[in-house]
Amino acid sequence: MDGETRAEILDATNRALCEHGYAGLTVQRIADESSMTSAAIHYHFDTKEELLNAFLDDLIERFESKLSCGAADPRKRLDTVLDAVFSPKDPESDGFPVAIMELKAQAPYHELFRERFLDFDGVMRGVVADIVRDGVAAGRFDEADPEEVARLITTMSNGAHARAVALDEHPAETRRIVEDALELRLGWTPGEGADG
Amino acid sequence: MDGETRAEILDATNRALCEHGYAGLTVQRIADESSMTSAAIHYHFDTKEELLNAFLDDLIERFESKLSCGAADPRKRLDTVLDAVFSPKDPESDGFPVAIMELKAQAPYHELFRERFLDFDGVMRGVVADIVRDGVAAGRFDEADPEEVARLITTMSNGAHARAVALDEHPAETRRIVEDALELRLGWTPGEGADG
DNA sequence: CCCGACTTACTGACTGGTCAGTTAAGAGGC
DNA sequence: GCCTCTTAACTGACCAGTCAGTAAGTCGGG
Repeated sequence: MDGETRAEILDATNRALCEHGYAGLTVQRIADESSMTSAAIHYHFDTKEELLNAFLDDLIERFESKLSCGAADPRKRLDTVLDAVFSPKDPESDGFPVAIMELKAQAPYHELFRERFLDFDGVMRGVVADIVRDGVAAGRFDEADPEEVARLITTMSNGAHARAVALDEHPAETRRIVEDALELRLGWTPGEGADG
Repeated sequence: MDGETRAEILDATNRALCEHGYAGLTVQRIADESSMTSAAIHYHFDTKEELLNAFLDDLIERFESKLSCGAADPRKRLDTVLDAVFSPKDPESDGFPVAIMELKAQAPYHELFRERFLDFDGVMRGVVADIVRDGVAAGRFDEADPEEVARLITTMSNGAHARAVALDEHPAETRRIVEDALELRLGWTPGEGADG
């Protein structure tokens, strides 16, 4: 299959999922969001489930790539993670919290989904814990348990996404609370990483 | 309608929702979990939507009642909230995180659901903020912004439920992190409220 | 004390519509 | 002429909701 065609179907899936939710997601509606018919989509993906697996893979992969930046400074690296997680509604990944929540709610009935979310959670917690460990070792952060800080950030991220979907609340509301908590633990003040 | 019949239908809805998810929830499956036929359920509730609204009302009402205890001690009151939110799998309300997540994921497409979740979030944040305010005023807690503490706890609660569903993680994992954060802010050590 | 009228709670059979997935018949580039 | 891709038309399964009919109970009148 053409990479462009694949991207178009996955993109149409994202729009259809955000607009109608998982329960209202049909192959016809994905087709409506693309330039193809539902039969064309079945030509490229044998089953709806196969398409959804590919979609979740793509979604997580794109998100993981946003967690890292080239910088060495732990504060800048932590800032990059917070940007990715509590990102303002950027035009490229708009609807990300909705799409991911719709799929998360299916995890109990979809072993493959659950595995991917578990894997991704491990990656994200690892990234944060590494940053904290490096920052503490370099004397840039106060002493703190890296695993515990990672768990705080990821759980707050999960909460922010749930709130964005269920309460239509902007994730930045949560970012402020997380930054305050990090300041208490790491002596880290928001924005300081970028300025000096 | 008989209160007992209503309770049976709502209970069957809970089981069917947890077992099949929102997307797989059909009136037939609710009927299968009860002692009635699907036509009998339509006799009591005109539409599936009406039944789901009643179910969510009941779910939230039962949860709100668990947030308060008779005690006056702020530490005991905060402990009660944490018990309700990060409750171990008790036989009575088992599947609560799953049921509530399935419905939360529908909030963007269901204005009535969204309104109820917003209302409930306000109640919960109010309960926590009141406890913190009282505790600070009584000198039992260190100085802290009640609204910010309330937002931390509710967002961590949202995150814990999302993780329980998507990662099959026990909410108690999150409780530990929340208690550590509260200790930092309020000088509150877990269990101290119960002992003296 | 019993009878007919009415109500409540329910059933099994059904309907119109929608779903995922299939199939056969091409269109258009190489 | 073949291969990739797309289409319209279709199938069988399943959905929410309807409907006619039934069984059990309530209640006022004689």
